[in-house]
Amino acid sequence: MNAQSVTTHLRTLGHRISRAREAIIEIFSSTTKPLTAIDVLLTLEKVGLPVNKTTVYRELEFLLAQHLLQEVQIESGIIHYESAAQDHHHHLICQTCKQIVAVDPKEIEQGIDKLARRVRINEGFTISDHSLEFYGHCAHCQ
Amino acid sequence: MNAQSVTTHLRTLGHRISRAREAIIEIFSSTTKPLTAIDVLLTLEKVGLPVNKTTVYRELEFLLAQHLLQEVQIESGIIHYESAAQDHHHHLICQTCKQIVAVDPKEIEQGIDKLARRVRINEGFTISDHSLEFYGHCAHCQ
DNA sequence: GCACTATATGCAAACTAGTTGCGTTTGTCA
DNA sequence: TGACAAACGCAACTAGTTTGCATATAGTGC
Repeated sequence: MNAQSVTTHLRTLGHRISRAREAIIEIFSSTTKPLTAIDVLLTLEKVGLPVNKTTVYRELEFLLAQHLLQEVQIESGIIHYESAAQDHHHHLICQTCKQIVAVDPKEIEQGIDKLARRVRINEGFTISDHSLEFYGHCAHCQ
Repeated sequence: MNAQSVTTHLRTLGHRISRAREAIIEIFSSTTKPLTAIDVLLTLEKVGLPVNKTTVYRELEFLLAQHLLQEVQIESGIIHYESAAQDHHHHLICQTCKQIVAVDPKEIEQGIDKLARRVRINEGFTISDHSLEFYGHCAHCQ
């Protein structure tokens, strides 16, 4: 997710590029970590661009609708977002410091797809997506 | 999770078996579906044993601490609980009607363990658990 | 069966994440 | 530079969950 190309893309679709929107796009293009609305709010404050929480929630919803962000199902109770431009991947979540790291799942993906096919047959489900998270402790917190 | 043996176990640990506690244990031992606090509250009402929501939340916390229930990471925003006595498994979530079905993952588990080992080496993470959910549409909602 | 006491419960209020309505500001284009 | 719709801020609201405190009750000993 390149901030420059994203803003150009949005502009061609007729959307405005406000300072808040630009900053939020910049935040997500400079990290692969899943962020919450609160994370974004605090980051904007730190950067000297304080914004109302309503604006943050609406902007995340907007970027989601534009398929520039995607929701991540992680820790219960709080919605996390990450750039949608990343390759499909999974997460590694430290149960102590709560840091989240992306994992490239190439080798396992095939196995998941195989299971998904079998499940579809057995249960009558059509599977369109999946999420896989690993919980444990990072090098620091062991 | 056998309701009878659970209550006996709790009694030997010095915990009381109130009617609410007994009913909640009974609910979880008679289903494999992950339930929310609200689900439990409504079920208790239906059964003719209305209980305050605070009690439900405290009871779920208690059973979690006793390792008789476990949290399930599913749809964002609401905590789901299920019996901890079930074999390790994953979930199938219908994006339309929100119903949740358990999936026995035998064949895929090996692949996940393999990935987990590699990840541990690469990132310095120690992995103690994982969650895998499939999203799609059930036979009814297709 | 009765009294005692700590555990479990109910109620009300608070808290957190997220949402909505509405009036105001501002980015973009002519 | 002015017009106007998109984006914004504010305040109030909702849902899920938590907390403090006073009350009820399960389990123990008499």
